Amino acid sequence: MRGTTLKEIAQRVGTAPSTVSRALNGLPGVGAATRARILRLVRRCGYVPNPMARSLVGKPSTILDVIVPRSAAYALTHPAYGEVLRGAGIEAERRGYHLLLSFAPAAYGERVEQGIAGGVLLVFNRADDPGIAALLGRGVPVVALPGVAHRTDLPAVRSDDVEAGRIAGRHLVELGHRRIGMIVGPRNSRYGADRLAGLQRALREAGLALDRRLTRTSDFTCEEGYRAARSLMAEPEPPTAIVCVDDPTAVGACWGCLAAGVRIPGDVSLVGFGGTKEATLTTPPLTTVSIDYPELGRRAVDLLVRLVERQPASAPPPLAVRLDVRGST
Amino acid sequence: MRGTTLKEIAQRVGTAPSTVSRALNGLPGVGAATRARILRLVRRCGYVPNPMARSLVGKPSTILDVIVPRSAAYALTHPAYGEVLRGAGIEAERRGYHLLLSFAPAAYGERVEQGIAGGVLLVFNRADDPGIAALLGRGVPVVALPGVAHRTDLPAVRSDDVEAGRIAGRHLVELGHRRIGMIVGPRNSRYGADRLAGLQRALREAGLALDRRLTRTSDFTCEEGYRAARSLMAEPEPPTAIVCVDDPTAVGACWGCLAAGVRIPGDVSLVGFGGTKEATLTTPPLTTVSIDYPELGRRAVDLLVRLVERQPASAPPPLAVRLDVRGST
DNA sequence: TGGTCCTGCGCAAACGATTGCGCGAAGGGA
DNA sequence: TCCCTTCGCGCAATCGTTTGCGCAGGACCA
Repeated sequence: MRGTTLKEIAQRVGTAPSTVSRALNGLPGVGAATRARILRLVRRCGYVPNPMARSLVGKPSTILDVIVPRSAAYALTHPAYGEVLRGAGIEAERRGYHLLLSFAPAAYGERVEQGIAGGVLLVFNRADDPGIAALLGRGVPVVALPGVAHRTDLPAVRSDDVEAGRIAGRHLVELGHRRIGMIVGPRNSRYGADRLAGLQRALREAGLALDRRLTRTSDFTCEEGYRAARSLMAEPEPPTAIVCVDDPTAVGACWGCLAAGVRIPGDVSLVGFGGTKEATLTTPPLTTVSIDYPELGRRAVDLLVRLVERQPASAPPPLAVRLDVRGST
Repeated sequence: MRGTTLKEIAQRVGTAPSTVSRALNGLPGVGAATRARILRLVRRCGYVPNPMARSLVGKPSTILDVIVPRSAAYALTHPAYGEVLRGAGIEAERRGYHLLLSFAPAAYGERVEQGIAGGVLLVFNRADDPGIAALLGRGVPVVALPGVAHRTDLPAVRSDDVEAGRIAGRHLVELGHRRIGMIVGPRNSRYGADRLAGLQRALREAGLALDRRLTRTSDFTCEEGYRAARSLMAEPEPPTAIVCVDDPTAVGACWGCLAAGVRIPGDVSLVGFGGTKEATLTTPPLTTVSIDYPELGRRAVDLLVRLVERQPASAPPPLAVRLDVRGST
C-alpha cells in the first residue's frame, strides 16, 4: 500500500535525500557520477515521487481539473466529450498528469486553490460565466475548449470552425444548391456562430446570401435537430440543403426529414460537423466536416501543462478540418 | 492561491492546531465550549482541510479513481457513462470526494498505491482482467459497476437485469408475441447474459421457449444493432419482436428495420434497456426497461466511500427497473 | 605556499495535517 | 486536607518532498 520513498533511495545509494531530489529534478549541484547512480537506482525501483508531498511544498499538483457542464442536456452525452476526454487522457498519462472530473458550475478553480489540482481545463463550458473571469484574475492556469460564448482573453484550443462552415457551404454550392438553411447552436454558441459565419462567407463568395428565415437555433441534441428540421421543411419555400451545427443535430434532422416524408439527398441535402460515429449510421450516412476531437483534447492538455509548469506557451493555431462526403449530399 | 490553514484557525481561536484537528474530526479530548467556538470559526472561514497534507500522514485520499475502458468502441460514448458519471459526481461532491478519470487497462490501482486516490471505481470494465484480481489481493478499496464478465468476489452495484429481461419478455408475451428474438451484448457481457436469462424465464413462465436461431451478438453500439436487426429479419421465419440489450442497440435495430422495409411496431416490435434520451427519439419512440443510471453511480460512490473509510459496508440490493411502454411495441 | 573560488553534497526547515504522550487543573472520595 | 482520577489541551514527532544555506575539499592563480 506504500511505494518507495526518496529517503529509501537516498539510503541505498549512500547519499542525502536532498541530493536525490536535485538529481531527479535536473537541478545543478550534483556530480555527474552521483547523478547517474541515483537515476539508475530510481529506474530500477520504479520510484515515483509522491505527488501529495511535492504539492505540499508548493509545487503545482499534477492533477488537472477537467470541468464539463452539469447541464443534463449535453453533459457527457454528446459524442465529442468522449473523444476529447480520451485524447486528453492519453496526453495527460504521457506526461505523468491526471484528470479530475468536475461538473460546472461548481466553484471554478476551487480545487486549484485547495492545491488538489494544478490547472483547469474547461470543456465546452459557457465562457461568459463570471466565475471564469475570476479564475483568470486569481492567476489560475486555465485552458478552454470554448463551447458557448467567445472570450479572447482565455487561452484556448479550437478547431477552425469558420473554415469548417465555409467548406460545408462551398460543397453545397458546388452541388448546385441555392436555398441553403442552417441549424445553429444555442444563442452565443461559438460553434454555431463561427460555422454560420463560414457558411455565409462561402455563399458570399458564390454571389449568394443567406436567407435568415432559413436558420433555426438548437442545443446540440438530436431532439432539437429533429424539431428544427421539421420546422425548416414546413417553410413555404423550404431549403434544398441544411447545414447542421454538429452530428447529433444532423442525425436528428435526418430523422425529422424522414418523418416529414422528405427524401435525403433527393429533396434535401444534410451536412453535419464532427465526423463522429453517429454520422455514419443514418440512412443515408451523413456528409460531415470532420474534426479530430481527440487531437483537440491532446493539444488542450499540452497547453495547460505548459501553463502549469510556467513554461513559455501560446495557443496552437486552429485545428484543420476535413470534408467527408457521404450519402446525404 | 492558498486557502486557510489549520494553524491560522488555531491562532484565531487561541488554541493549538491539534485541538482544532480533534474538534474537526469529532475526536474526544476537546471541551464542548472550545469545540463549538472552533466549529463556528471554521464554518465562517469556509475552511477545508488540505487533502494533500492529510493523505500524507496516512489518511486515505479523498480522490476516487474512476476507470472506464479505453476501448474506442464504447469509451464514454455510450449514453450510460454520462449518466453514471453525473450521478457519481454529485454524490462525490456531497461527501467531499473527487473523481479522477482513468482509462483501462492502465495499471489498475497504481494511483491508489501512489496515494493519489483512496479507492477505485470500475465503470463497465471487463471484470475478468487479471489486474482486477490483483487489486483485491492488495487490499485496494474497489467497487465495480460490472460490465463484462461476472465476478462475485467484487463489491458491486448493479441493476436488476434478470428482472429487467423478464419484464421485457412478459410485456411482449402479453402482447401476443410468440417468436421473440434478442440481440445480446458481446460474449461474457453480464448485461446481455442477465437480460437474456430474464427473457428466457418470462418465456418459460408462458410455456414458450427461446429459439436460439433468433439471437445475435453485438457490442452496445448502434452499428451492431443495425447489422444484427437486418440479420434477424433476413431469417426464413423472422421474429415478431426483438429485445435489444441496450438503447443504442435498439436505436440501431430501429434504423435497420426501417432500412429493410420492416414496419415498427406493425411487422416487428422492439424493446431496449436503459431509458436514455436516445430511446425517445426514434420514430416510433422505443419501449424500454428504464434504468436509473445516475442512481447507480450514486450508490457506487456511496459504497466505495464506505470501503475507503473502513466503515461497515455491503453491496446494496439490485436497483429496481421499470418498463416504459412507448410506440415500438 | 597561501589565499580565493568553485563544486558537490549534507543539514535542517518548511509545507499542513494527524496523533501519541504528558502536563496541569478541576473534581470527587476518604 | 490530601490523593487520585479524569478531563482538556498543548508539545512535538511524523508523513515525503523541496530548497536555502553552509561546509569541506580540490583546483587554480599569484
